[in-house]
Amino acid sequence: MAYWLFKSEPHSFSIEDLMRRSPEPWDGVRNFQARNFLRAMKRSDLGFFYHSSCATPAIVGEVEVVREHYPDVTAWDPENHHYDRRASAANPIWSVVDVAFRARYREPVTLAALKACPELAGMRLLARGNRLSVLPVTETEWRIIRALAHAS
DNA sequence: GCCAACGTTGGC
DNA sequence: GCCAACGTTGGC
Repeated sequence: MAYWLFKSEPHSFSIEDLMRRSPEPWDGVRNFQARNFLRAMKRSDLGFFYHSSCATPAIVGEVEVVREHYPDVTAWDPENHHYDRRASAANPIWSVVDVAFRARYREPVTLAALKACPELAGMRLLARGNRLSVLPVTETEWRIIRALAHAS
């Protein structure tokens, strides 16, 4: 069992969107490192859902990986914002997993709260210059953050 | 809107 | 293979 963090800008795809329609493919990832994390995910792995580029960046809930990686067809669609002309059925390049909604925190665990927690100092999300939209989370981090979420 | 950090591209 | 230019991300 592994743990992950999925980043999304809520104005484009929020946890409320996932609540309305779940499971959904986590598509549009166009960074090789993030893609490799998608490919490493196993069915029943759990993840945090993080809202970025918004008024209060925060972990807002939890998701579960319900289908392991398969080709991201949005990369082949010229109409799609994430179109990649190098990608095709023969050479998919990019991958998705399906994620299902699992929980929405009554009180999100804000980025400020994460930074304020000394035990989370080593978290990849908090690393300088981090921009990956899919990140691994350690089991310890998972437990600490869950405790923060349930304490509020 | 600003700016730092990073990945990618393309000329050489 | 180097590296400058550029585009993107994301917090503030």
